[in-house]
Amino acid sequence: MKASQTPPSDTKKINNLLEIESIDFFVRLMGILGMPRSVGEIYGLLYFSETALSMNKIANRLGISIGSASQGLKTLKGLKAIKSTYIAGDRKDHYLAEIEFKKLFSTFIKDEIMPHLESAKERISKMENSLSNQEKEEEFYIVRVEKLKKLAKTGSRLLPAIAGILNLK
Amino acid sequence: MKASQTPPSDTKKINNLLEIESIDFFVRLMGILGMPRSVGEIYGLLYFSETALSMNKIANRLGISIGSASQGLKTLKGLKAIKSTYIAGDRKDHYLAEIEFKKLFSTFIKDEIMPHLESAKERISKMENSLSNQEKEEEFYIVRVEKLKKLAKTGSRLLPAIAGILNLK
DNA sequence: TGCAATTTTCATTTTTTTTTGAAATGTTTG
DNA sequence: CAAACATTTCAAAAAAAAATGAAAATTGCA
Repeated sequence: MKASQTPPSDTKKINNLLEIESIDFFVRLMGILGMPRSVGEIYGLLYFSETALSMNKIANRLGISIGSASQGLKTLKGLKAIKSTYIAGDRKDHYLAEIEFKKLFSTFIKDEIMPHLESAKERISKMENSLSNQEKEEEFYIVRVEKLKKLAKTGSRLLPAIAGILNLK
Repeated sequence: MKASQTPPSDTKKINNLLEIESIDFFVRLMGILGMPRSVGEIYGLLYFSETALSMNKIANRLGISIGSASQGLKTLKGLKAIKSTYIAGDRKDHYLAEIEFKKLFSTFIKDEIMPHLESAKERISKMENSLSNQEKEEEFYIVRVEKLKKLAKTGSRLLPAIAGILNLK
Protein backbone atom coordinates (compact mmCIF):
# COMPACT_ATOMS: atom_id res chain seq x y z
CA MET A 1 0.00 0.00 0.00
CA LYS A 2 2.94 2.31 0.28
CA ALA A 3 5.74 0.46 -1.50
CA SER A 4 4.98 2.03 -4.85
CA GLN A 5 5.46 5.49 -3.43
CA THR A 6 8.84 4.89 -1.85
CA PRO A 7 11.61 6.49 -3.89
CA PRO A 8 14.83 4.51 -4.48
CA SER A 9 16.70 4.37 -1.21
CA ASP A 10 19.87 6.36 -1.69
CA THR A 11 18.79 9.06 -4.07
CA LYS A 12 17.08 12.38 -3.74
CA LYS A 13 13.74 12.59 -5.47
CA ILE A 14 14.27 12.12 -9.15
CA ASN A 15 12.42 13.98 -11.86
CA ASN A 16 11.89 10.98 -14.06
CA LEU A 17 10.22 12.84 -16.83
CA LEU A 18 13.19 15.16 -17.12
CA GLU A 19 15.64 12.31 -16.91
CA ILE A 20 13.87 10.32 -19.59
CA GLU A 21 13.70 13.27 -21.94
CA SER A 22 17.33 14.08 -21.31
CA ILE A 23 18.45 10.54 -22.00
CA ASP A 24 16.34 10.41 -25.13
CA PHE A 25 17.76 13.72 -26.26
CA PHE A 26 21.37 12.72 -25.85
CA VAL A 27 20.92 9.24 -27.24
CA ARG A 28 19.86 10.91 -30.47
CA LEU A 29 22.55 13.56 -30.40
CA MET A 30 25.28 11.00 -29.76
CA GLY A 31 23.68 8.85 -32.43
CA ILE A 32 24.29 11.61 -34.97
CA LEU A 33 27.95 11.50 -33.97
CA GLY A 34 27.94 7.75 -34.49
CA MET A 35 28.13 6.87 -30.81
CA PRO A 36 26.34 3.82 -29.42
CA ARG A 37 23.17 4.17 -27.43
CA SER A 38 24.82 3.48 -24.09
CA VAL A 39 27.07 6.52 -24.48
CA GLY A 40 24.08 8.78 -25.01
CA GLU A 41 22.25 7.21 -22.11
CA ILE A 42 25.08 7.76 -19.70
CA TYR A 43 25.62 11.33 -20.74
CA GLY A 44 21.88 12.05 -20.66
CA LEU A 45 21.66 10.67 -17.16
CA LEU A 46 24.63 12.65 -15.89
CA TYR A 47 23.53 15.85 -17.57
CA PHE A 48 20.70 16.43 -15.11
CA SER A 49 22.27 14.76 -12.12
CA GLU A 50 23.14 17.16 -9.34
CA THR A 51 25.36 14.61 -7.67
CA ALA A 52 28.30 12.79 -9.21
CA LEU A 53 27.45 9.16 -9.92
CA SER A 54 29.57 6.05 -9.65
CA MET A 55 29.82 3.56 -12.46
CA ASN A 56 27.66 1.16 -10.56
CA LYS A 57 24.90 3.65 -9.93
CA ILE A 58 24.94 4.58 -13.58
CA ALA A 59 24.70 0.97 -14.72
CA ASN A 60 21.93 0.26 -12.24
CA ARG A 61 19.88 3.32 -12.94
CA LEU A 62 20.09 2.75 -16.69
CA GLY A 63 19.76 -1.00 -16.50
CA ILE A 64 22.89 -1.63 -18.53
CA SER A 65 25.81 -3.94 -17.76
CA ILE A 66 28.91 -2.71 -16.01
CA GLY A 67 30.82 -3.64 -19.15
CA SER A 68 28.77 -1.19 -21.17
CA ALA A 69 29.03 1.41 -18.47
CA SER A 70 32.80 1.05 -18.31
CA GLN A 71 33.14 1.26 -22.07
CA GLY A 72 30.72 4.16 -22.34
CA LEU A 73 32.48 6.13 -19.62
CA LYS A 74 35.78 5.55 -21.35
CA THR A 75 34.36 6.94 -24.59
CA LEU A 76 32.90 9.95 -22.81
CA LYS A 77 36.20 10.63 -21.03
CA GLY A 78 37.90 10.47 -24.43
CA LEU A 79 35.47 13.08 -25.73
CA LYS A 80 36.04 15.18 -22.63
CA ALA A 81 32.28 15.10 -22.14
CA ILE A 82 32.49 14.02 -18.50
CA LYS A 83 34.86 14.56 -15.63
CA SER A 84 35.48 12.46 -12.59
CA THR A 85 35.27 13.81 -9.11
CA TYR A 86 36.88 12.69 -5.95
CA ILE A 87 34.41 11.98 -3.21
CA ALA A 88 35.87 11.81 0.28
CA GLY A 89 35.70 8.44 1.92
CA ASP A 90 34.58 6.69 -1.21
CA ARG A 91 36.84 4.51 -3.19
CA LYS A 92 34.83 4.58 -6.39
CA ASP A 93 35.21 7.11 -9.14
CA HIS A 94 32.30 9.50 -9.51
CA TYR A 95 31.32 11.17 -12.71
CA LEU A 96 29.80 14.50 -13.64
CA ALA A 97 28.74 15.74 -17.06
CA GLU A 98 30.86 18.42 -18.64
CA ILE A 99 28.15 20.79 -19.72
CA GLU A 100 30.22 22.90 -22.11
CA PHE A 101 29.25 21.24 -25.36
CA LYS A 102 31.94 23.05 -27.24
CA LYS A 103 34.46 20.75 -25.58
CA LEU A 104 32.60 17.69 -26.71
CA PHE A 105 32.25 18.88 -30.28
CA SER A 106 35.71 20.24 -30.72
CA THR A 107 37.23 17.09 -29.28
CA PHE A 108 35.04 15.10 -31.62
CA ILE A 109 36.18 17.10 -34.62
CA LYS A 110 39.80 16.92 -33.62
CA ASP A 111 39.91 13.25 -32.72
CA GLU A 112 37.33 11.67 -34.99
CA ILE A 113 37.21 13.78 -38.12
CA MET A 114 40.57 15.46 -38.61
CA PRO A 115 42.55 12.21 -38.75
CA HIS A 116 40.37 11.11 -41.64
CA LEU A 117 41.30 14.29 -43.45
CA GLU A 118 44.97 13.52 -43.11
CA SER A 119 44.63 10.09 -44.61
CA ALA A 120 42.29 11.48 -47.24
CA LYS A 121 45.08 13.72 -48.48
CA GLU A 122 47.36 10.75 -48.83
CA ARG A 123 44.78 8.83 -50.77
CA ILE A 124 44.21 11.73 -53.11
CA SER A 125 47.92 11.74 -53.85
CA LYS A 126 47.78 8.06 -54.60
CA MET A 127 44.99 8.70 -57.09
CA GLU A 128 46.96 11.43 -58.75
CA ASN A 129 50.00 9.20 -59.03
CA SER A 130 47.98 6.37 -60.49
CA LEU A 131 46.92 8.46 -63.48
CA SER A 132 48.39 7.21 -66.75
CA ASN A 133 50.24 9.71 -68.90
CA GLN A 134 47.25 9.84 -71.16
CA GLU A 135 44.83 10.43 -68.31
CA LYS A 136 47.02 13.21 -66.96
CA GLU A 137 46.21 15.16 -70.11
CA GLU A 138 42.50 14.61 -69.98
CA GLU A 139 40.29 17.39 -68.70
CA PHE A 140 37.99 14.81 -67.12
CA TYR A 141 40.59 13.40 -64.76
CA ILE A 142 42.25 16.73 -64.08
CA VAL A 143 38.97 18.25 -62.96
CA ARG A 144 38.08 15.35 -60.72
CA VAL A 145 41.40 15.23 -58.95
CA GLU A 146 41.25 19.01 -58.60
CA LYS A 147 37.82 18.80 -56.95
CA LEU A 148 39.09 16.24 -54.48
CA LYS A 149 42.01 18.43 -53.55
CA LYS A 150 39.70 21.38 -53.08
CA LEU A 151 37.44 19.25 -50.90
CA ALA A 152 40.35 18.29 -48.69
CA LYS A 153 41.48 21.89 -48.49
CA THR A 154 38.01 23.16 -47.63
CA GLY A 155 37.78 20.53 -44.93
CA SER A 156 41.15 21.51 -43.53
CA ARG A 157 40.01 25.10 -43.25
CA LEU A 158 36.41 24.63 -42.25
CA LEU A 159 36.66 22.02 -39.55
CA PRO A 160 39.15 23.81 -37.33
CA ALA A 161 37.16 26.99 -37.93
CA ILE A 162 34.01 25.31 -36.67
CA ALA A 163 35.84 24.01 -33.63
CA GLY A 164 37.09 27.54 -33.10
CA ILE A 165 33.68 29.17 -33.36
CA LEU A 166 32.33 26.72 -30.83
CA ASN A 167 35.13 27.65 -28.47
CA LEU A 168 34.36 31.32 -28.31
CA LYS A 169 30.60 31.17 -28.06
CA MET B 1 47.48 -17.71 -72.18
CA LYS B 2 45.74 -14.52 -73.16
CA ALA B 3 42.50 -14.59 -71.22
CA SER B 4 43.96 -12.80 -68.25
CA GLN B 5 44.94 -9.88 -70.42
CA THR B 6 41.59 -9.34 -72.07
CA PRO B 7 39.75 -6.35 -70.60
CA PRO B 8 36.02 -6.64 -69.82
CA SER B 9 34.19 -6.70 -73.12
CA ASP B 10 32.10 -3.53 -73.26
CA THR B 11 34.29 -1.07 -71.38
CA LYS B 12 37.14 1.16 -72.29
CA LYS B 13 40.36 0.38 -70.50
CA ILE B 14 39.83 0.91 -66.82
CA ASN B 15 42.36 2.39 -64.46
CA ASN B 16 41.75 -0.09 -61.70
CA LEU B 17 44.14 1.49 -59.27
CA LEU B 18 42.37 4.79 -59.59
CA GLU B 19 38.98 3.16 -59.32
CA ILE B 20 39.94 1.22 -56.23
CA GLU B 21 41.37 4.26 -54.50
CA SER B 22 38.34 6.29 -55.42
CA ILE B 23 35.94 3.69 -54.07
CA ASP B 24 37.97 3.36 -50.92
CA PHE B 25 38.03 7.12 -50.50
CA PHE B 26 34.29 7.57 -50.85
CA VAL B 27 33.42 4.53 -48.78
CA ARG B 28 35.17 6.26 -45.91
CA LEU B 29 33.76 9.68 -46.61
CA MET B 30 30.22 8.34 -46.82
CA GLY B 31 30.95 6.32 -43.71
CA ILE B 32 31.59 9.53 -41.79
CA LEU B 33 28.17 10.68 -42.91
CA GLY B 34 26.70 7.42 -41.63
CA MET B 35 26.03 5.96 -45.04
CA PRO B 36 26.41 2.25 -45.75
CA ARG B 37 29.38 0.93 -47.65
CA SER B 38 27.42 0.29 -50.84
CA VAL B 39 26.56 3.98 -51.15
CA GLY B 40 30.22 4.93 -50.99
CA GLU B 41 31.16 2.22 -53.43
CA ILE B 42 28.65 3.36 -56.01
CA TYR B 43 29.62 6.98 -55.73
CA GLY B 44 33.31 6.14 -55.81
CA LEU B 45 32.82 4.11 -58.97
CA LEU B 46 30.81 6.82 -60.71
CA TYR B 47 33.18 9.58 -59.67
CA PHE B 48 35.88 8.50 -62.10
CA SER B 49 33.64 7.02 -64.71
CA GLU B 50 33.66 8.97 -67.97
CA THR B 51 30.55 7.23 -69.18
CA ALA B 52 27.20 7.06 -67.41
CA LEU B 53 26.58 3.61 -65.96
CA SER B 54 23.39 1.61 -65.66
CA MET B 55 22.33 0.03 -62.42
CA ASN B 56 23.27 -3.36 -63.73
CA LYS B 57 26.74 -2.35 -64.74
CA ILE B 58 27.24 -0.78 -61.36
CA ALA B 59 26.10 -3.87 -59.51
CA ASN B 60 28.24 -6.10 -61.68
CA ARG B 61 31.37 -4.04 -61.54
CA LEU B 62 31.12 -3.71 -57.76
CA GLY B 63 29.94 -7.24 -57.17
CA ILE B 64 26.90 -6.16 -55.18
CA SER B 65 23.31 -7.22 -55.56
CA ILE B 66 20.84 -5.25 -57.63
CA GLY B 67 18.87 -4.70 -54.45
CA SER B 68 21.81 -2.93 -52.88
CA ALA B 69 22.48 -1.03 -56.06
CA SER B 70 18.88 0.12 -56.30
CA GLN B 71 18.81 1.19 -52.68
CA GLY B 72 22.20 2.89 -52.91
CA LEU B 73 21.24 4.80 -56.03
CA LYS B 74 18.05 5.93 -54.35
CA THR B 75 20.05 7.27 -51.42
CA LEU B 76 22.48 9.04 -53.71
CA LYS B 77 19.64 10.58 -55.70
CA GLY B 78 18.19 11.80 -52.43
CA LEU B 79 21.49 13.43 -51.58
CA LYS B 80 21.66 14.93 -55.07
CA ALA B 81 25.05 13.27 -55.39
CA ILE B 82 24.27 11.66 -58.73
CA LYS B 83 22.18 12.52 -61.73
CA SER B 84 20.64 10.27 -64.30
CA THR B 85 21.20 10.72 -67.97
CA TYR B 86 19.10 9.72 -70.89
CA ILE B 87 20.95 7.58 -73.35
CA ALA B 88 19.35 7.32 -76.77
CA GLY B 89 18.10 3.90 -77.69
CA ASP B 90 18.61 2.50 -74.23
CA ARG B 91 15.77 1.93 -71.91
CA LYS B 92 17.83 1.76 -68.74
CA ASP B 93 18.63 4.72 -66.58
CA HIS B 94 22.25 5.76 -66.61
CA TYR B 95 23.95 7.50 -63.77
CA LEU B 96 26.70 10.08 -63.48
CA ALA B 97 28.31 11.43 -60.34
CA GLU B 98 27.49 15.00 -59.42
CA ILE B 99 30.97 16.27 -58.72
CA GLU B 100 30.00 19.43 -56.87
CA PHE B 101 30.40 18.23 -53.33
CA LYS B 102 28.70 21.29 -51.94
CA LYS B 103 25.41 19.88 -53.20
CA LEU B 104 25.98 16.61 -51.44
CA PHE B 105 26.91 18.26 -48.15
CA SER B 106 24.29 20.92 -48.12
CA THR B 107 21.59 18.40 -48.96
CA PHE B 108 22.92 16.21 -46.21
CA ILE B 109 22.78 19.02 -43.70
CA LYS B 110 19.35 20.11 -44.81
CA ASP B 111 17.76 16.67 -44.99
CA GLU B 112 19.60 14.65 -42.37
CA ILE B 113 20.66 17.09 -39.68
CA MET B 114 18.27 20.03 -39.65
CA PRO B 115 15.18 17.90 -38.99
CA HIS B 116 16.87 16.57 -35.86
CA LEU B 117 17.35 20.15 -34.74
CA GLU B 118 13.67 20.85 -35.07
CA SER B 119 12.66 17.91 -32.93
CA ALA B 120 15.46 18.72 -30.51
CA LYS B 121 13.85 22.08 -29.86
CA GLU B 122 10.57 20.39 -29.03
CA ARG B 123 12.27 18.01 -26.66
CA ILE B 124 14.01 20.84 -24.90
CA SER B 125 10.62 22.48 -24.36
CA LYS B 126 9.35 19.25 -22.89
CA MET B 127 12.22 19.20 -20.45
CA GLU B 128 11.57 22.77 -19.46
CA ASN B 129 7.91 22.02 -18.88
CA SER B 130 8.70 18.97 -16.82
CA LEU B 131 10.59 21.02 -14.24
CA SER B 132 8.87 21.13 -10.86
CA ASN B 133 8.25 24.54 -9.33
CA GLN B 134 11.14 23.93 -7.02
CA GLU B 135 13.47 22.93 -9.80
CA LYS B 136 12.50 26.02 -11.77
CA GLU B 137 14.13 28.09 -9.05
CA GLU B 138 17.32 26.09 -8.88
CA GLU B 139 20.38 27.45 -10.60
CA PHE B 140 21.43 23.93 -11.51
CA TYR B 141 18.42 23.20 -13.66
CA ILE B 142 18.16 26.70 -15.05
CA VAL B 143 21.74 26.57 -16.30
CA ARG B 144 21.35 23.18 -17.89
CA VAL B 145 18.18 24.03 -19.74
CA GLU B 146 19.79 27.28 -20.82
CA LYS B 147 22.80 25.41 -22.24
CA LEU B 148 20.54 23.13 -24.21
CA LYS B 149 18.70 26.06 -25.68
CA LYS B 150 21.95 27.70 -26.60
CA LEU B 151 23.12 24.48 -28.22
CA ALA B 152 19.99 24.35 -30.34
CA LYS B 153 20.37 27.98 -31.26
CA THR B 154 24.02 27.61 -32.21
CA GLY B 155 23.08 24.62 -34.33
CA SER B 156 20.35 26.57 -36.05
CA ARG B 157 22.80 29.30 -36.95
CA LEU B 158 25.87 27.28 -37.67
CA LEU B 159 24.52 24.51 -39.86
CA PRO B 160 22.85 26.69 -42.47
CA ALA B 161 25.95 28.88 -42.39
CA ILE B 162 28.14 25.91 -43.19
CA ALA B 163 25.84 24.89 -46.01
CA GLY B 164 26.05 28.47 -47.24
CA ILE B 165 29.83 28.62 -47.16
CA LEU B 166 29.99 25.42 -49.14
CA ASN B 167 27.68 26.90 -51.74
CA LEU B 168 29.84 29.84 -52.57
CA LYS B 169 33.18 28.10 -52.62
C1' DT C 1 -2.85 -3.69 -75.05
C1' DG C 2 0.49 -6.98 -73.91
C1' DC C 3 5.10 -8.33 -73.46
C1' DA C 4 9.74 -7.90 -72.11
C1' DA C 5 13.04 -5.17 -69.81
C1' DT C 6 14.07 -2.65 -65.75
C1' DT C 7 13.55 -1.20 -61.17
C1' DT C 8 11.73 -1.50 -56.56
C1' DT C 9 10.36 -3.85 -52.60
C1' DC C 10 10.85 -6.66 -48.78
C1' DA C 11 11.28 -11.14 -46.19
C1' DT C 12 15.27 -13.60 -45.26
C1' DT C 13 20.21 -14.08 -44.59
C1' DT C 14 24.58 -12.26 -43.62
C1' DT C 15 27.54 -9.10 -41.54
C1' DT C 16 28.67 -5.71 -38.26
C1' DT C 17 28.08 -3.46 -34.03
C1' DT C 18 26.86 -3.36 -29.36
C1' DT C 19 25.98 -5.44 -25.05
C1' DT C 20 26.67 -8.78 -21.62
C1' DG C 21 28.89 -10.85 -17.76
C1' DA C 22 32.43 -13.49 -15.89
C1' DA C 23 37.34 -13.65 -15.40
C1' DA C 24 41.49 -10.99 -15.11
C1' DT C 25 43.54 -6.99 -13.61
C1' DG C 26 44.18 -3.13 -10.83
C1' DT C 27 43.65 -0.45 -6.40
C1' DT C 28 42.99 0.85 -1.76
C1' DT C 29 43.19 0.20 3.06
C1' DG C 30 43.01 -2.48 7.29
C1' DC D 1 50.52 -7.91 2.06
C1' DA D 2 46.20 -9.79 1.64
C1' DA D 3 41.47 -9.42 1.10
C1' DA D 4 37.84 -6.64 -0.38
C1' DC D 5 36.25 -3.63 -3.62
C1' DA D 6 36.40 -1.47 -8.42
C1' DT D 7 37.37 -1.41 -13.04
C1' DT D 8 38.72 -3.26 -17.41
C1' DT D 9 38.87 -6.72 -20.78
C1' DC D 10 37.18 -9.84 -23.96
C1' DA D 11 34.81 -14.08 -25.70
C1' DA D 12 30.20 -15.08 -26.49
C1' DA D 13 25.34 -13.60 -27.09
C1' DA D 14 22.09 -10.35 -28.65
C1' DA D 15 20.67 -6.66 -31.36
C1' DA D 16 20.97 -3.67 -35.21
C1' DA D 17 22.20 -2.63 -39.83
C1' DA D 18 23.11 -3.90 -44.45
C1' DA D 19 22.99 -7.02 -48.32
C1' DT D 20 20.70 -10.52 -50.97
C1' DG D 21 17.63 -12.11 -54.44
C1' DA D 22 13.25 -13.45 -55.93
C1' DA D 23 8.67 -11.71 -56.46
C1' DA D 24 5.98 -7.65 -57.42
C1' DA D 25 5.51 -3.39 -59.58
C1' DT D 26 6.55 -0.26 -63.06
C1' DT D 27 7.91 1.30 -67.50
C1' DG D 28 8.29 1.86 -72.32
C1' DC D 29 7.89 0.05 -76.66
C1' DA D 30 6.00 -3.06 -80.57
